[in-house]
Amino acid sequence: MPELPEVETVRRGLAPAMEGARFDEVVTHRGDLRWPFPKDFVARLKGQTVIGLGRRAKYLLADLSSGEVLLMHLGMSGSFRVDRDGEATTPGAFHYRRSDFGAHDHVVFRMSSGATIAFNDPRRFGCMKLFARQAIDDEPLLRELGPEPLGNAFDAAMLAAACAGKKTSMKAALLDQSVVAGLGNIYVCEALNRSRISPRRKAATLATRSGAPHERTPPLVDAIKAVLADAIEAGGSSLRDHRQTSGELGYFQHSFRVYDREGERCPTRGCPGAIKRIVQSGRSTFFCPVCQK
DNA sequence: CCGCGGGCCTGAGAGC
DNA sequence: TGCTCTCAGGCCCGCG
Repeated sequence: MPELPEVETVRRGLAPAMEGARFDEVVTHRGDLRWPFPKDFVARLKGQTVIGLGRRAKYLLADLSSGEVLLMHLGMSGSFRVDRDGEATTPGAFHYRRSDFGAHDHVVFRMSSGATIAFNDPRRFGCMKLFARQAIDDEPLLRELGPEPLGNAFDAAMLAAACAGKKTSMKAALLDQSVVAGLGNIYVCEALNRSRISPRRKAATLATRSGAPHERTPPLVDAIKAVLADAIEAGGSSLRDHRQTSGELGYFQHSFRVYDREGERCPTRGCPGAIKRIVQSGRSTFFCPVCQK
């Protein structure tokens, strides 16, 4: 479900409730999300203080006072809800009752900040994992990730080098988290339309024969950075179920140029084309066949 | 090594 | 109303 802008929105919502706060209570409502929880998952969290809450690609990373990192991923359908009221406002009065929480509230944190945080994930493609901060460079889920698209390391030279020689399409290359980390189906479609590049174009064409960036590459990099920044500013995109942790909806979905807009006019200035939907590696791609070349 | 397709899950919505 | 079918913002794994 969530891509980088939605995860960043969630991070900003969780940070005030988690940073500097201790896990007073941790409840798992079933033994697994994507994978089984380790037996000592709850014990390793309880009593720990969150030093800081960061993000890498689509992963949330909470630094704990124990020296461990709590990694959290939302998968396709995950969301967090923060409740600052209710019985959590009475210190020591927290008693977990299953009826307090909805279906698919799989993990609940009661923080010393007074906030109750529930992780909800109907499809359970999300995950949580603990590992030692010192071993973060060896963490398999993070090790192969490409650069952050909003960071300085992501530029035309880097993207051209990563795509040089790739047999696959632009669409697939940009979805590949080892090329650039954090894009998903929506923002790849949006960035390609903004930069007028066809999703079917070969990724290798972003580099010239010498390996330098093709002239189309810098505008693509700019479009990726711009669409992500715009979406973060809008609080992410709310399709179906994504909400900010406060329950508010993000509103970037109103700014989609192509995603889920099959048949509508291409928004590119002066372009007479209509948005088309095709399937690439099993996923919907929305683009304008007229202006995206 | 690379690229693709299947699989993991549940729920919403369309069509009959 | 209710059934069946398709599709969904992600990512891992096995196959060729």
